[in-house]
Amino acid sequence: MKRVTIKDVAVLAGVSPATVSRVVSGDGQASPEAAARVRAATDKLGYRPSVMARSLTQSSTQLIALVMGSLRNPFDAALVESLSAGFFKKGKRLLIVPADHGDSDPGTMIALDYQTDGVVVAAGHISRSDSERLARLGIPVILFGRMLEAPGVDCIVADNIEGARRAARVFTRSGAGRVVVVRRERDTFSDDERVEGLRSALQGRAEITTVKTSAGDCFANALMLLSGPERPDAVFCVNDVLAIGVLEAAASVGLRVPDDLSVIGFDDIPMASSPSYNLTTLRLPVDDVAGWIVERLLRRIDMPGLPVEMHRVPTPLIVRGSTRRVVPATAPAHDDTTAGGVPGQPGK
Amino acid sequence: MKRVTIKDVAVLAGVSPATVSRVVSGDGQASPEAAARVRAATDKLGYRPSVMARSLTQSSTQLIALVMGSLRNPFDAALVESLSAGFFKKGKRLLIVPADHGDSDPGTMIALDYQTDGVVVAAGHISRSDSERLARLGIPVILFGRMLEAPGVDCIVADNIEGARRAARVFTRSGAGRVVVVRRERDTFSDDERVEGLRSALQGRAEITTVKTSAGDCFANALMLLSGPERPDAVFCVNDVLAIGVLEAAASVGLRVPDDLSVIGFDDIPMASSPSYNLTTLRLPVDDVAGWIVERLLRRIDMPGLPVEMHRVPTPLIVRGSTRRVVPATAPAHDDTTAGGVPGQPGK
DNA sequence: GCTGCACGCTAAAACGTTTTCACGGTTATT
DNA sequence: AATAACCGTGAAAACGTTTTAGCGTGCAGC
Repeated sequence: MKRVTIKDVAVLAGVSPATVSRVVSGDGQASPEAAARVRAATDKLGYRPSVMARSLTQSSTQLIALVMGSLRNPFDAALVESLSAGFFKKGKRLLIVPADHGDSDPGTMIALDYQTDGVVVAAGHISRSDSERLARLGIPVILFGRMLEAPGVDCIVADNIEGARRAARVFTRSGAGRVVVVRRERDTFSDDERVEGLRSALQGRAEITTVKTSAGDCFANALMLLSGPERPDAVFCVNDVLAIGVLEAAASVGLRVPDDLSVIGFDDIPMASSPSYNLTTLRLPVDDVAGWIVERLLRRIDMPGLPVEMHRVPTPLIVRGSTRRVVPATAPAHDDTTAGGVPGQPGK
Repeated sequence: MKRVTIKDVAVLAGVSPATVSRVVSGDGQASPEAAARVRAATDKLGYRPSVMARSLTQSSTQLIALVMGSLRNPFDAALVESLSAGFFKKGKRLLIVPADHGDSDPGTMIALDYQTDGVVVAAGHISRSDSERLARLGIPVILFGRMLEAPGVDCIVADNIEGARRAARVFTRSGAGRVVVVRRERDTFSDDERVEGLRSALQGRAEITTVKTSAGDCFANALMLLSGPERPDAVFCVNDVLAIGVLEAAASVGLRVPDDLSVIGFDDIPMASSPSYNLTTLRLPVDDVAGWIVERLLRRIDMPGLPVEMHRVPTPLIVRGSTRRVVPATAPAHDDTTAGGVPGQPGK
């Protein structure tokens, strides 16, 4: 199947390739009758301009590289879906680049190879040097989940500190004395903030220990922790997936939640609101995040000189059944908790 | 930031662009000393060939278009991750194309615009006409979840019929008389096969009714169903996400699973094996699927003339706690059930 | 009745590669 | 010793676009 080129269209329409180009791109001027002939020809031949060829003379490829880690966490999957839809609507296509792949700095490589219009890094654990190399490329970059001061690099990060503080407040109100923090094995900027936020807010009010675990081992580790001698009365997890592992373990050893144990997660994935988990959590609104990224990256592609922006997205507390409902002695003038949470179902 | 081109490398190395090209691509012959000078120059300048320019003269862009629907179902997310990793390892990059986007047939459009080396369609609900248009493009295509006879199009589909039969056997053994089939609102090839497979295997042995629901409404619909007068004693769901909604509803109305109600899902997503669901299901091994797709598409790209292949991937029954364990009267010589199932944890 | 100008269009250059062709210089074959 | 094969290299063409420069034509302004 031979590719139909602009020349084929030109001869069929009886004009020069230049005219076809102008009609197709819509920019230049062309006489109505010529335009009509060209349009008829393109339709008849099913002509579509080659982005590859176009990108030689123009700068833009309409391609955005998305550097991402695993999609096993539903939050990440939802983010990719939302980003893909958002960019597609704006005529940009997503080129996906697995972050962990032996190759050092695949993001920069792909961005160079394909002359991407921009790069979105959604892998929280990307190294500092890789981020900086990416920044030096002179291509617009958005970093999600990590702050980095570099020209041309905008950052968007959850308000981890404030979120963790809200969690801490729930714990202290319900009188938790022994708090365990569950975090992932790999340290990330966001996890560090969440843990540090909780620690500083709980300073002196509770005994805090930290556990690192993979999602797969979370259940087993929580089992040990909860059946051991120094059982915690509250657990803060850096994401909902880990929190669900803890809830499973609690149920498995017969602990009552929230009476014997309070659990708080992070992200508010759909599963968190399912009746069997009913997890209190800090919501990271995925569509807001994706929307900001799309909007911001497109703006920066348009105007590369824009001053960098560091965006913090609010993380409201969603109170559900995994924490004790505390009736305040006095009606609070300012309460940062959102009662209830959404009704909902996991998945699909 | 000016792009560093092959010419820059050429002048620095003191050779012609042609020689640089030959050295970089590794194919052509070049004297050791010239090669050394060129390599030094590329390293110094950080030269990377432009795929865009290269693809003008060569056919290959190293790009694969992946047409996909939503990622809210963990199975789909896992498939995308596995495909992305698999293709990346082979030097191919994934261009993701949202299937449902107003645009008619985005897959064909993108494949044309970017001269994709191939297309993978992982959206089960893609229309027949779109598939055929894609096939006529003369680009290698893999269809997942749908059979279609067309030159250059390989198909991979779960063994839905056999899987559904296995489910039916579990139901009849445990004496189910009233079976409900829960399927998605949108009909797909695979869902049709699953439902039809169950129906035919249950023919005359049980009363079957079908319910269509979105994942979001599954809980509510199941609630109605299970608290109504004609309560089923077995439910077959076309995927695990729906099955989990049913399990939630069952728990919510106080039904004991599997004593009062048997539930079987499809896919075996990680969540299915979590203690609180413990769902009996038919496993669709995602890495096998992704592996076959990658391997097959690459082969077809290499040799376009290959006869088409229709691959059925086996769907073993994973027996867990949502179905009654039936002790057979006589030791069965041939049992197609896999006892136990994997220990595991949901998510990440 | 010229000059100047806007318009519609074409020819040609440019983008960054790969590949074909041709050309000298070695080395192997008669 | 003459010829053939081969090797390394460079010039140039080719890929499919966009864009710049330029060329007629018709029209208004003087």
